[in-house]
This record gives sequence, C-alpha cells and structure tokens, in this order.
Amino acid sequence: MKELPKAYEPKNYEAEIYRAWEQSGYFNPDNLKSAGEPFTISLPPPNATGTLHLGHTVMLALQDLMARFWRLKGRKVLWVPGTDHAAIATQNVVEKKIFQEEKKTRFDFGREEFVRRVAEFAESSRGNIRSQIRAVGASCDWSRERYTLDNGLSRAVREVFVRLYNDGLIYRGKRIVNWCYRCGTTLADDEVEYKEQKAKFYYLKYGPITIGTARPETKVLDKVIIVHPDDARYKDYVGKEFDVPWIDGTVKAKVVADKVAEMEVGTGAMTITPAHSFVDFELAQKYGFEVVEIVGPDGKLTRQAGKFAGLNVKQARQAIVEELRAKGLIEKIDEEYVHNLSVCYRCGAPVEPIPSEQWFVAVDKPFRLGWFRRTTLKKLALKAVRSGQIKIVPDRFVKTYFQWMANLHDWCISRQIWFGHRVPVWYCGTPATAPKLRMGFAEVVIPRVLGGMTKTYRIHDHYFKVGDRVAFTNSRRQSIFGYGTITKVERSAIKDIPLADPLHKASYKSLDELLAAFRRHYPPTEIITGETEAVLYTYTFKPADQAGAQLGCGRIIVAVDEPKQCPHCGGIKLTQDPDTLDTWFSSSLWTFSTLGWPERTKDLKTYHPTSVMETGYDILFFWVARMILMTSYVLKQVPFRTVYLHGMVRDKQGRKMSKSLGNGIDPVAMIDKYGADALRLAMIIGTTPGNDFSLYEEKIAGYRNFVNKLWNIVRFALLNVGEPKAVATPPQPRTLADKWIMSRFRAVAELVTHKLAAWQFSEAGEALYDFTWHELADWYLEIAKLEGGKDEILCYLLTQLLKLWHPYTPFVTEVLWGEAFGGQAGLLMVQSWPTSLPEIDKKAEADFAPIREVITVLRNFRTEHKVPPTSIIKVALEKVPTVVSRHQKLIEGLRTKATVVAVGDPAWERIKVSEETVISLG
RNA sequence: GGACCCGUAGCUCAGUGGUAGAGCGUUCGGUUCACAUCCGAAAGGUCAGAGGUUCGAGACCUCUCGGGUCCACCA
Repeated sequence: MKELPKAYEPKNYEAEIYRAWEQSGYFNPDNLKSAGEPFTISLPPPNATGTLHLGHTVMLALQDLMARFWRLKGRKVLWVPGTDHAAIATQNVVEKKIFQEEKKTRFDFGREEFVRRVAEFAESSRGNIRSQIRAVGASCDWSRERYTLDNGLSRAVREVFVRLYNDGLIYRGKRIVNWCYRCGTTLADDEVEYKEQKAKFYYLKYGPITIGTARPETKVLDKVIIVHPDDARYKDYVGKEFDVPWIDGTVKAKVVADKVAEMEVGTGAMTITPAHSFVDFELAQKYGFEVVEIVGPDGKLTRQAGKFAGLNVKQARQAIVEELRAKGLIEKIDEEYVHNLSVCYRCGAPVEPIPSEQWFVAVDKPFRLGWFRRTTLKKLALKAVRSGQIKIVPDRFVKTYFQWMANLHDWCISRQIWFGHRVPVWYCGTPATAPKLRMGFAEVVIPRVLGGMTKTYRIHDHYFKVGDRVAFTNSRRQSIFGYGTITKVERSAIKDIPLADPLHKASYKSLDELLAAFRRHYPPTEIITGETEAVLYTYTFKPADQAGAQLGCGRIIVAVDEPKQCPHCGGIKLTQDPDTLDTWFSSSLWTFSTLGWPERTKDLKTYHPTSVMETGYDILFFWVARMILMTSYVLKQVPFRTVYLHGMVRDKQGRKMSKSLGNGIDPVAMIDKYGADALRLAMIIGTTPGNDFSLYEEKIAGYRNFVNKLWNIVRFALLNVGEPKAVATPPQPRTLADKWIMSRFRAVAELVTHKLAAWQFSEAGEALYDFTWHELADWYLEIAKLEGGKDEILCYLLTQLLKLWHPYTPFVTEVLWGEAFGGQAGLLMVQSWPTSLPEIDKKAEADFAPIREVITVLRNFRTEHKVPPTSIIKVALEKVPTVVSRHQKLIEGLRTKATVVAVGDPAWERIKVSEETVISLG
C-alpha cells in the first residue's frame, strides 16, 4: 500500500521527469536496445529567435506522440531537433531592436559587425526555444541538434548550390522580381501576400486612346499600347505609331494587338510598363520592347524618370498626377477601385515588381539525372507524390500540391539581406575596380574593339552617362574583355551618322551598309530605318589582360569553398557575391543535411528517407514542396514517406490568434498552470489533420481534470493493492466484471494501436479517454471496491494503461509508472507496447450490459421518486435477462441500495422500471 | 476565374454506409469511504436545405444557401 498526493501537481514533476529521460540517453536511438526498423522525424525547425507559440506546441505534441508510440512499439526512433536562422525574420527583429536601443541601422555597423550581432542575438535566444521545446515533453535527440546556419548545414547549402549550378539549374538573370523596399530585398513569389485595398484608378488620355492605371508613377515612359485583336474600338490603331503628349514631353507610341488585353477590363486598352509588371515584362520579352526601370531598388524614381527622378513612389504619384491634371490628360478618377496590394509576408510593407539581377533555380529546365533520365525539378517533385512514394495526410492536399507545382515559376533564391548563407559565388575583381555597368559586344566585333575602337552605336539607350566606368563584355560568354570610361554620349538619327568616324574603326560606304550593320546585331523584329535614333557612345578602352592583374577578369567562380585564385586568369582579387540565399533554400535540405550530408554518414543511410513530416498545412508550399523538390534532386530519394499536415490553432470564435486581437494563448503559461500533458491532450483530441481547431483555456482545464483522473485511478489502485508490480501477461479473470473489463481493455488497446498507426490520433485518444474514465474508473473500480481481490488484474490494467497513455501524456504516466513500480522496472518511455492482451469475451460483455443498465435505471428511479439516499428499495423487474438475478450483490452495492426481484426473460429487449414493478420501498 | 474546407446539442468539435456522440455549459441530486480537478442523473438534434444512389445516408452523388481558406489574376 502506497499513498500518492490527492491531486497531480504537474509543476512538481515535469522538469525532473524530463531530466530523467534526457539523462537516460533514450532520446538517442543509438542507446535503444530495439533492433526494429527506424522511425525518423525531422523537427520543423522553429526560428532561432522565436518563442514557443501554440503552433509549435501542436507540432511538438503530435510529433512526440508519434515518436513515443513507435518507440514503445520497438522501433529505433530518431527525432532530430533544430532551429532555423529564418534570415529575413531574424534580421528584421535585430534591426528593429538595434534601432530602438541605439538608433542605428545595419549600415552603421557594416556587414561583418552586423552579421556578428545578429548571430550573437540568435545564439543567445536559441536557448529559450530549446527549453520551451523541452517543457512540452518532446523526446527528441538533443545530441543531434542542428541549426540551419551551422558549419555542416552551411556546407550542404554550398554543395547543393554548386551542383545545381553545374547542372545548369541555377542561373543569374535580370528579371522582374518581387521587391520589398522596407527589407531591401527580393522575395519569392509565395513570400508575397495580398491585401485587398481601395485605391484610386486613373483613366488617362494617352493620345487618342484612354488607358487605365492604378500606378501612374510607373507610366512615365510607357510607349506601347496593347489592345485585344478582336476589339473593334481600336481596330484602326493596331500597328500604327503616333506621337503622344505625355507626362514628361512627347513620346512615340505604338499600338500592338495581343490577347492578354481583356476587352472588359478598364477601357480595354493598356500601356505596358515592362519593368514593373510581371505580365508586361513577359510581353516585352515576347515583342522585344525595351525594359526601362522607372522605380529603383531604393523605392525612388530613377534618372530615367527625368524631372521626377529622386522622388519616392508616393511623392512621384502626386507630382505626376498633378502634371497629368495640368496637361488635361486625366479623363476621370475612379475612387472606389478595389485591388490587391502586394505586401511583404515578413514586414507587411508594400512589395513592388522591379527588374533586378538575381539568382534563380530553374524548375522547368531539363537536365540529366543519373545516367539515363532526363527530367526537370518540377517533374521530379510531381512524380514523388504522384507515384505514391509520398503520402499526404489528409490526402486532399495532394490536389493542392499539384496545383501549386503546376504554377511554380523559377525560384528566386537570392536575397539582399546580410544574415544568412552567402551565395557561394565569387567574381574575379573587386567592386571598386570591377565596374557595375556593362556594355556587351558580339563576339565578331571584339577583335576590332580590342584594336582600339572607342566609339559604339546603339539603338537602345543604355543610359550611360559621361564619366561612368563600364566593363566591356562578350555578350555570349559574359566575360569581360576590357574596361573604360564613357567620355561622350550623342544622339543622332542613323542617316546622320558619319559613315567614317575615326573613333569608330569600321567605316561604311553607304547608309544601307550602316543599316545592315545595325540589323545584324538586333533581332529581326526591330524596325531599323534611317530615321531610327541611335545613341553614340565614346569611351576610353583598356584591354582586360592589361588591367586584369589588378581588375580581375570579371568571370564567375562558383565553388563550395572560398577559392584562393581565379581558375580562369589566376587573379587573386576575388569578390564574393554580396547576396544571401533564401532561408527556404537551406530548410529545403533539412531532412538530409541534418543527418550529415554531404558526408555519407551512417545516420544518413539508416534514417533517411525520414518516416514522416509533420507540419502545418500553411507551409506546404514554402517548405514541404521545396524539400520534395530538392531532396529528389540531391539524393534521388524522397525526404519523407508521409506528410501529416495539422490545422491552425484558432480561438473559441474560430478567429486566428493574433497580437492585435489579443486573443493569443501563451502555451508556456498554460503548461505552467495546467501541465504539459493537459495542453497536449487539448491539442490532439478533437482535432483532425488539415482542419483548423479552436483552443481555449476551459478546454485545457478539462483535460487537466482528466490527467488528474488518471492520477487518481492509480492512486486508488495503489491504496488497494498489496504489492504493486508490473504485470505483463493478462491474469485470469474471475468474476463477470473482471471478464468484462479485460475484454473491453483488449478491444480498446487494439483500437488505439490501430488508430495510432493510421494517423488517427484523435479517435484513438477519445476511445482511450472514454474507456479510462467511463468504464474503468466509473464502473470497474467501483466494482473492485465491492468484490475485492483484484490485485493482479488491477496491476495488469495499470501497467498496460500507462503505456497506452504514454504517447499522449508522457509526464504523468512516467511519474505514475515510477510511483507504482519503482526503479526496478526502468523508465516507462522504453517499455514495450502491450502485446499480450486478454481474450475478447463477447458473452461477458453481453452479460454485463444489462446489469449496467439495471443499475442506471434503478438510480434514475431513486432520483425520480426522491427516495432518500439512506432508504433501501425493493424492486421487481420483469423481462430482464436471467443474468441479472445472479448479480444481486453487484446491483445492490453500486449505489442503488435495491433488492431486485427479477423475472428472467431470455428474450429481453429493454429494461424498464415502472411503479407497477416496484413491490415495496423499504 | 480555379481549387479546397466547414455547416451535427447553447458553445467547441468527433463521427472510415449499419441503433445520432464527446467535452464544456445548463438543470436536478449527492459531506466520510481514489478523485469536488469529484460522483449520480436530466434536459437539449428536421445532422444547413432540396433532390438522387442504397435494403439502409450525418457520411456517397448533384444542386442551392451560408461561413472560411488557398492559388491565379489585378491595366
């Protein structure tokens, strides 16, 4: 006989229990005796600087549930924990902090110092999230803890980058990207969120045609109007060119017909701004229109915007609208226009499309995988799911996954922030000497340029200014063959260009010959006539091989480790690309980089592919899809066999939890108040994968009550059992109640086992909850008080029940296990799952049911007739199963205080008590 | 525009073709005897609506209504 405290106080045990688990070494599968098949989970790494929120708690509870279940089932369980450097998010946090505390920006510190400070901050706050993960009870292997920015993972990142580059799947290009002015960086397509917003929509007179726009400030240099080919209104204009009085002087506009213009939208006509719209950029590529940047990366208008240069977007819009108004070009303004404003998912500031030189992963480009297969990254990622190698729970997300994959564009992976994995790319030369501006030359003319040609004609303005330092590059190879400074910029119609200019080495006999020369270098779509305006650049020239030793050859070096010298020219002044990588690039390698890749480690061989990826459906695209894509490419393996997606936590009204609503619940406070076990139950029972669920304090309190019930079940047993011991095999039941509970236990144990293996955690938990409280506690324990002599059975049920509950409520079950069986039984977390189960006894279950019913009926009878608790009643029952009369004592003892005279009837259906059946009240 | 989810007791939600469920709340009753973080009872349902499939539908199919999410587009 042993006495436990009356109520379970989680605070008194949890820390100590976790310490015992950790010290046992069993979180590390190397220390598990089991030889079973490994079961691996990679913990979706929380942000290093984060604090535990309910989303984390959900994933920890579910993953720990799986880990503990399979560990008890004898599998070699590895759960790899870690944290994510969360590049933009972390940098933003630190920038904000530094600005508040010291009124300084990152530029005041310089890159190196700033990164050091961010890293320091991340390091110092990482301990916080670690201890909070422990507080939930997560049985992850801390000896294998990783960080996305640690040496091993950084190496994996560089290795993958280099491989992709060598396979031609990473390229650098000037493309329209999403640009966040506040963060000063690009964002991937899915890092942009949309907010519906009312804005002004301007109808502007653009020559004879009215166009609509919400962003007049980008329209300064628009010179192409797109209309639908079938649009009768504009039929006569198509293909025509005309002068249009516009924002900054007159522009020559032409009208092009293309089906992208929808007749119903606005006026059906639009001007295009290739530099500031994804669609327009595509059109510009299609038709060869010039891409002119109006808004720069600083959010201010560029010098191409003429007199508006230097104004920020907001000022420029005002000024330009004013200008348009003054010129009478505004037809009307729609004030009620609703459109989706693009905003940064990290900081909420507006995001604008601008052209920028960035690194991309080509998802649609064919490459050779292994010896035989030609495929694309997108195809690989689709196949992994379509082939069934990866199962998604719930499976409706398969459809979502395919849809997203189908829409996936090349992935912009470079970011202009400082904190993160630096792009493993070096340029031969330094920023000071290697000019930013480039002028490309066709291969055939390079020898002539090298021969001293210092004047070049172009029909597109590159906006070089006198004094600009320019690198001259081979357009095909992208290599620099010379350097120089612009000394003169002139404009002239082609027909007015002197046919023989001493600075322009080539001379022409006739205008036709000059025009032919132009046409050779521009696509056939360009209409080049004598009237076409050309820009004539004059410059100084120094060949690269002369300047090379100091300046570098400008070529790109992509390498895992920092190169000492340029493999192309031997130059030693190498400059690393300033960009860092999208944080999801490193997380996409998470399942295998954490196991030691690129080394061929034993862990990698043993534990990869991982068994399950458990995470919220909100990062199916951000993360899960990218892991599938990258792992398929790098390892030719899936990263995980099953994806289990949990829903989002909402408040009682179903609203998202947010700071502004103030409806958030702090999981740490809840653990403090109700215990980790109660919180875990509240998040597992009553929830289904893929569906959001509500969480509120009363719910957690309810499960706290259950945990306490479990405690008291064991407390009762220990008070009644002489010598508590763990019982592995089911003892022989003696009474009907014994047979009934043993049979029920078997049914529940099997159900729980089956449901847990089938990812149906809620149903398993519910069944176990109901059995524990409403069968075992409410009925069997009451009967045990009457019948006595239950030591063996109670010990057996206790032993097995604690195991079944352990995955859900590890703390209280471990405490109880220790209290009941002491140290000799070892830790509960490494016991074996119940396998030796009692027999199913259908007859006992069938016999017990009417007894239970009779008791309930009699209790109701007492209540209805207001029989005082002390009174004994005598009741005659008719048409009840004969078994009832054989269990007089049971019925009387279970708080009915009734003597039953039962008339047995084998054909009984329903038991009823009416006043007529009552013989007497005693 | 495309896709998806949800609608079941007052509230929060389970329910994988076979007798409508749980927790909380409400009402009534209970002072020792494991637990008031408890025990015993009760009330409470056109399973959003309409049609269909089936011996049988809360579940499967079609449509409608209401609430929500994601993606695409956004001149």
